[in-house]
Amino acid sequence: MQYWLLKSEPSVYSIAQLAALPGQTDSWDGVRNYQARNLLRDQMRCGDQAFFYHSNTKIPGIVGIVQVVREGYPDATAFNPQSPSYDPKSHADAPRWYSVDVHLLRQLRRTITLAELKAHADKLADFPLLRRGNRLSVLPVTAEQWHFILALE
DNA sequence: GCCAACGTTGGC
DNA sequence: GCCAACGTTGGC
Repeated sequence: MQYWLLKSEPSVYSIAQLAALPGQTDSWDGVRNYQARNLLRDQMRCGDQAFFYHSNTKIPGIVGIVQVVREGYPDATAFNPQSPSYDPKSHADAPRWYSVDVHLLRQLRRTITLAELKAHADKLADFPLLRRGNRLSVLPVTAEQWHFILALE
């Protein structure tokens, strides 16, 4: 099993929205970066777990844990002209963008903030989220990083 | 709102 | 294929 971190701006899609769904399961869609797309399409497996990270908000940080319940499939929002993520260059017979489905395992008892993660830069030296200029919205997390971060909770 | 960092686009 | 211009991300 592998571990990941999934970023979302809470003003666009928050963990509360996922938690409010009947099955607490939803598609993770709208990713429009090729490197992140490749991870969604090729690397993420059913059973993998991921941190749900709130970005571009007052207190950015990790707010919950989700599990992959459906592996990469074409992102339907790319085909939908009504969607803000619509991409006319993505076609059903040659999809450009991919989604996975995630199920909420639990919300954290408190947010593990970005500031707090940075304070542990010694332990998290290779954590991609802390790398300069990082903008990827899907990031791999090592088992060691995963357990260290969860222990902060 | 600012701005650094980075990805994408498109002319050549 | 190069690279300048532009758009986006995302912390602060």
